[in-house]
Amino acid sequence: MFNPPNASRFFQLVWAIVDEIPPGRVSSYGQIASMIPPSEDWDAASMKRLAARWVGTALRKTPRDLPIPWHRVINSQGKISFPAGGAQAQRQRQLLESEGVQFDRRGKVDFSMVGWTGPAETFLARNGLLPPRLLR
DNA sequence: CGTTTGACTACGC
DNA sequence: CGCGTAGCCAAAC
Repeated sequence: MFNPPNASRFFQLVWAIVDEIPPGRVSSYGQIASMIPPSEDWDAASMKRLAARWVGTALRKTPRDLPIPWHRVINSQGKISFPAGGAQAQRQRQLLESEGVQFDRRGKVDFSMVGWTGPAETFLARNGLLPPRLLR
């Protein structure tokens, strides 16, 4: 279950994780959700397919003054979750493209190319041990 | 206080 | 590959 009183804590974890995604990389709502350990407030089982939705809710409620790379989170299909063609979708796509992320004809990103592989990758990239865009 | 609405996903056609 | 739907919940109306 998802305990409302502690929603803010869940949200903060989401924001903290998203903040770790390096430029030119993307992750999905579901992936972010799976990185948050279960607790008495939310268990992986009952949130199975709903967890991702909560990650989306958390991002939607991101404070204006919290500079996290929200645009690096897309859906499991590799596509931007805002209505295609909308202002928000365009902005997100532009932000990603400015980091070198490429979209195919159908507006899809290739996770095998730019999918964030986790904290380890972030660590290596930060310490100059890994060329940001040459992994894989 | 009842309804509508999501920055989702897996699955079946 | 695209489209519809169940899942089943807190928030915003």
